[in-house]
Amino acid sequence: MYRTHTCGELRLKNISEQITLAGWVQTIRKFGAITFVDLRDRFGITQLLFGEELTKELDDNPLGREFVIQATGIANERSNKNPNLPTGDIEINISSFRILNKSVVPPFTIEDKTDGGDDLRMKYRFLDLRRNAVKKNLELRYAAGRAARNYLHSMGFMDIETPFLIKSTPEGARDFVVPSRMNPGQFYALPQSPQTFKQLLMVSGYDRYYQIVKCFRDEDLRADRQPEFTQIDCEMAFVEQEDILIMFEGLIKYIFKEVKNIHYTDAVQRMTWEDAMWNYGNDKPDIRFVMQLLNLKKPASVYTSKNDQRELIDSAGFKVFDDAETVLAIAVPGCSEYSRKQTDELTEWVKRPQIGMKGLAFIKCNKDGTYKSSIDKFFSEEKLKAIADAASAKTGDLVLILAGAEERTRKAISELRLEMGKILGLRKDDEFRLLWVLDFPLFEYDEDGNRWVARHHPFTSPKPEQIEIMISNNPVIEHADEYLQHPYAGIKANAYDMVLNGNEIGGGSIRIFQKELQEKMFSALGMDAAEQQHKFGFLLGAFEYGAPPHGGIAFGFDRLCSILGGSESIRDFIAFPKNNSGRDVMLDAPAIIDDKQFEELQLKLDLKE
RNA sequence: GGAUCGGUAGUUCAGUUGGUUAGAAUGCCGCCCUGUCACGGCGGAGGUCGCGGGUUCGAGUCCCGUCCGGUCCGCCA
Repeated sequence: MYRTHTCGELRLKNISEQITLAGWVQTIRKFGAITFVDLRDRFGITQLLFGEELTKELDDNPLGREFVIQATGIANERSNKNPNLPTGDIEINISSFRILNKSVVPPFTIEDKTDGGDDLRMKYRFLDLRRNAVKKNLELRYAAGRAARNYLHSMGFMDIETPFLIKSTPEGARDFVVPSRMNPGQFYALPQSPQTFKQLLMVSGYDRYYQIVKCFRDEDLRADRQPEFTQIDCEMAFVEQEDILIMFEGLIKYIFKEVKNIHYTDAVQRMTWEDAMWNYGNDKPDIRFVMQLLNLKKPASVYTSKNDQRELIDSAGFKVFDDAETVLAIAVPGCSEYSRKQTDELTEWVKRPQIGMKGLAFIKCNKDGTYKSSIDKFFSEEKLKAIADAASAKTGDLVLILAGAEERTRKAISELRLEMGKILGLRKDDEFRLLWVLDFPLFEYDEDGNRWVARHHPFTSPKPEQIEIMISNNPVIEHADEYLQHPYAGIKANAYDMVLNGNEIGGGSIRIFQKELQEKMFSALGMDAAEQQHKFGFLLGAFEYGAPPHGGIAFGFDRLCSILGGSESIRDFIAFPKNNSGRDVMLDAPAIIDDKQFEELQLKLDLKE
């Protein structure tokens, strides 16, 4: 028997018991005749006391950091207790010990605040995982996964595995491909999501399916994006959008409760995509703070129902605003006393290539009731006041204004809003605000191909009342510059995203379940009948055999965990993550394969330039 | 595909206008220490300044290229 207890469980009640522990040497503190060793395992740290004789024995048998040892002795109450340690009231007075395995000196310290950099930590991930900070993240992930399973099980969902070796259907993201030895020259693809399988399961009658499942996308990475990632993937039959929203805000609330002990009792706020874009410049607004956008010019796009404030800036003779497609403002609370240096810094910030604006205009709503701005030359104080009022600015606020091409400006002001929220401390890690974004456009215009692409995916159904628009209109775009006038541009999807603190954590839709509508959708995306049959014949075929109405959702599990853990990066919530070039630096993967493997696959490597 | 920041001791970093022997902290090694838990004290070892080329009397420092890593844009149905 290697141990009687773990290193995390001993308390005062265990005093005088004979104990055997096994674990890793965290630290060694020698005091001449006695030695303290902190012994660590997954469950905690327990202090071992080596008396005079055993300390002498250490001279012949020295211990080092990360040695694996086994030690036996009596649990004693400490004379000096350590209140920072759950086991801090006791120590084990060792009578014997055994080195089970030595360790070379680790390249970084195995402590909460390690001295190791990210690169090194990833290379020695097996050591990094010993650190409490990383362990806590994985424990959070396990708790979240467990909560998801418990909730979904209690709601009658069934976990069904779907295959990883499937067929490539290059719609949307790039597929990872796997050569087939038994079918030379042919390739499997790894699933970007189990989308079609879960729909087929609905056709098969396995109503209420879920899976916590790996998905694979061969696209460029970010701090919050990995080539293989995990989804909580769900699908239900005989549901409308409302059923899904209720079911899955329940899931997230349950995870909050189980993982963070947060009782999210408020109803989850809902917002149309158009309102999100109009008021926040973004389809995943962070609603922990307001700071909504003021549109000073009516944009030439899809926000058809919206009014603008053009009269406020028209005929001022300010060329920058006059020439701009879009002029957008936000009122930043309490910043009217920003210095020249501070406004200059903000200007530099919006000029960075990632933001890409040419400049930044501002209006200071001074505490004495006056208005001072960077565009005084063109605007009277009354005009400035009118703009500030329209932006809901109060005395003491700072109005920031960006002007330029619509998409870029909208994106820039949205980023600026988030940045100001961060600077003002309005984006607190421990505050969680959920939001449903609804009524996305069904189609997006693809400039390169002059065609429609599915904004969500091609299995998403249009709003029922708009199906007719889709059926009765030709998808062909005659005039590229007038695509917004095409009937398809106005079709809304039966789709929904769940947003948490400005992050998309999940998205889904009510699916198409009629063969004819699905075919119409495929052809709207530019697939002819033969291509439809080749790529999705199995699905169209299945729809002929009694497909029920159905819909579902998928949550990005890694990202959800990182937000719950208050981290920007998902890598520390994945046991063995890849770097932003898609490499596993520990394995040094991907790598070239043997000649023998090429031979078996009947493939020859011939890299292009 | 593009932009940008970084690479100096085992590790995290500093290194002035280009100028003598490249520093600190931590880790490591040795000695001392019976109540520490970020133990303490004394001493010591430890460097191809990512790699290649160039400018210069002289390069960690300037220039070009390249590799590696971080962040972002494009991309991510």
